[in-house]
This record gives sequence, structure tokens and C-alpha cells, in this order.
Amino acid sequence: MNAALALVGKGRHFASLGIREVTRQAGVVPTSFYRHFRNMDDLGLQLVDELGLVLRRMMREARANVLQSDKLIEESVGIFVAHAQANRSFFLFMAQGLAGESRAVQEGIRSEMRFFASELANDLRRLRLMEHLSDADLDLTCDLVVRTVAFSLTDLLSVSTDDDYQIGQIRKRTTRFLQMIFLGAGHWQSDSA
Amino acid sequence: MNAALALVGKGRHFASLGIREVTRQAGVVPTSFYRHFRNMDDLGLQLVDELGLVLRRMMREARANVLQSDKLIEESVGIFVAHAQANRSFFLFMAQGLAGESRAVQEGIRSEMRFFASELANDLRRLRLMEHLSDADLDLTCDLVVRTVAFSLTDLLSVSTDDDYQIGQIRKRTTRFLQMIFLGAGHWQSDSA
DNA sequence: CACATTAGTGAACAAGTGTACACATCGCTT
DNA sequence: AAGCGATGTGTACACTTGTTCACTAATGTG
Repeated sequence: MNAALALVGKGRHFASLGIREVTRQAGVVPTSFYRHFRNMDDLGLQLVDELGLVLRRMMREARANVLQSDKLIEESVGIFVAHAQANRSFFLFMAQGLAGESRAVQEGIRSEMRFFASELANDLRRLRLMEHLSDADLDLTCDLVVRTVAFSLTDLLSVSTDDDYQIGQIRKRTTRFLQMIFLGAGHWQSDSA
Repeated sequence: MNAALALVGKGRHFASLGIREVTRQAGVVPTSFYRHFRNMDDLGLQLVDELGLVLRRMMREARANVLQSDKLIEESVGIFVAHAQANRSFFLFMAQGLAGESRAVQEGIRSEMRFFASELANDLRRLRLMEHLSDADLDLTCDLVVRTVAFSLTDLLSVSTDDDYQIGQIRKRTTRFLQMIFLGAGHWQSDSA
């Protein structure tokens, strides 16, 4: 799995990886592959599972550092960017998988995103934010937020890790996106019900 | 190019296509490939160019049908969904290319999206909508809109063409996303400047 | 200690891959 | 009608690919 991630990190697309290529990168003979996975799709699914862990770690850190802050959005985006840098290959895999070749991987990633969105909704409820929104509308909002951040991911991953200027731009832009969304959510239903 | 699109339409990922595979689908001998393209990346780039045409056609139709409507957003989303269905393979290619293997294709698609966003901004200006926004903020809004729609694309393309219920759901959800964004844009700067 | 499980090995095979080269056709313009 | 450029063909070569099978080394449990 690390070998596959490493190749993805080097710019390859997961869908174009072959068994021999992965085992070569892992420093192991091709046949060994079958000791662990039935095929590449299987490997992809296990990567999705591990991706879940990465996301959960990120959420935990966000919750710990953000709760007492007044710049909630800005801080969260910062943490997200930091994690995306630290786990570049994982997030690359995630971005690829969204439109990937394996239906199962695709669905897995989508489901991780849904989970993330619902956790975000819970947090907002706990913080007594957006209390005027119905549960469904809060879910809607959080879904939109998660999508927006996920899209920023593709921006982030296409600039080199040390291009601090561009990274800063992306962070600012993403922050504004979210501010605009929450601004809309704040006025939702009050005048569009 | 049609052969490559056809394969993508059948669920393959562009990055995993080979020259022989494409020529086979095209009903042509492998060597013929080199009469038209230097390699698969080159083919991808030419597909991006043609994608540009598809998008422009879509914009034209949207402009023609939407201008006199009061349900601007809903209509636009409808037209988008219709075009995404009609040119399924093209949009699949677009969704794949965003996190694809070829940097050039990636940049090409991104640039098409930027163009689309800027055209949208022009239209809004012409319609005298969102006049309280600075040019930069209007661009920001349109970028966010285009991203949101593009993300809905991945939802749309992952359900089968004849699942009208799901397609309707996606259409409704996307419409609400855009309504929320424009609602936020409507209050932007007035209370967050 | 013995034994079963797990992870890794090496050789083998049929099939598929990208690319090169010389040759054949077609349609167009002069 | 002649010639030319663009497109397609057939053959060939050196690799790479997925998967199989029987075998070996390490691991931890009774």
C-alpha cells in the first residue's frame, strides 16, 4: 500500500498502476502481491479505509484547536491545508479516486466525504451555530462546505509543496469561499422559505 | 479521439488507456495512431480543446434560454444536466482529467473552467445582477459556482443515465447549493467588508 | 520442540504493449 | 494526368504484463 501511494505521490494515476509496478516499488517479487490483495481494486479499497483514518485524525486535530477560536473558518482551512501537505499522497489518491475507474473505490471515498460532512454538522450543532437551520438544511450546507474544500484539494495538490505563495493564495481563496457559503447559510430560510 | 471517449464512456479511466487499445476501438491498426498524435497525452490535450467547444455550446444555449426566465438558477442547472447527459463521455473525461496524470491536461481543463467562470461573471454583469460586488468578488463567486457545478458532475456521472429519480435529486441539490451561494454573495461585503 | 500459518521466492507462460520501418491507397491541386 | 501529402497497413522487435505453481524462510502457538 505504501508503494502504491508512493507512486501516486510521484505523479502517476492510481488507475494506471500495475501489479508488477507496485511490487517493484515495494522491493518485492510480483507474486507476493497476491498474499495481500486479490487485485488492484482490492488494494484501492484498503487504501480508502486507511484514508478514513487520516481524515478522522484531521477532524480530531481541528476540533481540538478550533473550538476556542473566533476565526473558526480560517483556522480550519489552515489545518486542512497542513494535513493535505503532510499526507500529500493520500489526498492525491482521494482526488483521483473521486472520478476513478473502480466504482467501489469511488463509492468508498464519497462515503468518507458524507461521514465527514455529517460530523461537521454535529460540531456546528454542538457549537450552537446555525441554529435556525433545519437538520436537512444544515446537512446541505455541510455537504457544500466539504465539496468546496475537496475541490480546493485539487488546486492544492497541483502546486509544488514549497510554493508558499500559491499555497497561501489557495488558503485565502478557500477561506473566502467558505465565508460566503456560511453567509448564505446564515440568511437561508429566513428569506427563502 | 472518439474511440478514446467511447472507452472512457464505458467506465475506463483515461490514464489507463493504451495506444493499441484506442486504435483497436477505432478499428484501425496501431501504427495509424502516430499519424494523428505523438502519444496519449497529446490525444488528451486535443480532447481538452474539443471539450472547450462543448462547453461553449452549452453556454450559448444557456444564454438563449435563461435570460428571460425568473428561475435563472433552476433553468441553468437543468441545461447543464441535460448537456452532461448528452455528452456523457466528454464530461467524464473532464472529471477524470481534473486529477489526471498529465499535468498539461489538468491545466487545460482548469483553464476551461476559469474561462467558463469569467463568462458567467460577464453575463451576471450584463444582467445587472450582483452589482454591489467588486469585480474580484464577482469572480470569486462565479469560481465557486463553477466548482460546485463541476463537483455535481461527478455525482451525476456516477448514476446511470436512466435513473431519473436520482438525477432529479442531484439537480435539486445542485440548485439549492447555488441558491445558497448566491444568497451569500447577495449579502457579501454589505456586512463583511 | 513440533506444527501450522503467513510472507516471500523463482521460473514459466501466454498475451499485450509501444514503437520503427517500408509499403500501399486515397483525395486534392496543379 | 501527374504528383503529393495525408492516412492507413503489415511485419517485426524487445519488453512488460497478470497469473500459475511448487518451493522456502520466518513467525508465533500448542
